[in-house]
Amino acid sequence: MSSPAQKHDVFQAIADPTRREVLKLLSEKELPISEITAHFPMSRTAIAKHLHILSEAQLVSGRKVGREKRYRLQPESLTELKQWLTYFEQFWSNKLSILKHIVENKGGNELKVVQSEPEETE
Amino acid sequence: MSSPAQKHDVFQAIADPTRREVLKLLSEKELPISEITAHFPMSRTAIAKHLHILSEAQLVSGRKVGREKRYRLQPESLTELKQWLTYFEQFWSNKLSILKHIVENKGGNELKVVQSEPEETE
DNA sequence: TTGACATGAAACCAAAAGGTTTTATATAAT
DNA sequence: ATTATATAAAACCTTTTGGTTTCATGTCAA
Repeated sequence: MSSPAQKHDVFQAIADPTRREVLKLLSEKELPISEITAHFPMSRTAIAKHLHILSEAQLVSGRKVGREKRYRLQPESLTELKQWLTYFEQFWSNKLSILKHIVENKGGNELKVVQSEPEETE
Repeated sequence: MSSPAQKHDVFQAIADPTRREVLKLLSEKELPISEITAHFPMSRTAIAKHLHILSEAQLVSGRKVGREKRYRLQPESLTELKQWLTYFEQFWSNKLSILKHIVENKGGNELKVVQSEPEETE
């Protein structure tokens, strides 16, 4: 019941630059469609469609308040993307990817991060 | 002339499931087009087009060896995606995102990861 | 109740995406 | 030299995408 073979997945949802901007907007605060539209050079209907797609991918959720519908960010679905990325990070290994590997493979462990004196980094 | 406002960016390149599979394939080893094609239910031409798109996004690179063209993964472009993701991770914070924040904001620091006794997981 | 506002939904459209088939070219093998 | 292999490139086709315009509906304000 939780995986209804949805038409739009996260990867497709974030492929469009307008939709990525919408996500960024909504990350600041919940907004009604009309206010979101004000930030873009296109019609309200177009934005509504983008919101529908983002909603299908469960990246946003909308609630009706009075006569307006307010959308908010729902970032949890981005974990799918993150996991996908994690797989490839092992191929361009750097300090961060090593850390991530340890954390993700041994999630239950206690971790201590010890920072040394800040140095001049070019 | 070096940034020709490329037609396909990383976000769009990974939107297609076939292309994501191709990337996974190439992560194991360099492969010529024909061998890649063998893994998919479509024509060689179709795969060649996907490779072209991935190449535009600089996610793969191809070199000619004899009569074949071998493609390999070029994961560096995924950093763009990673950075994008990092911004949103602050909104669904968990242990990992805290770590990442520290690492990314203080990149030059020395880091020690201390693992405790491995426990029975799952 | 009458209008203004916020949205929803449908019909339509051009361009892009994702395939195919066909034709051409370079290299390898016999 | 001839043939088989590996790819490239072009023409074509269908579906999806990203937008529009138009019309209908629900809610708030006067």
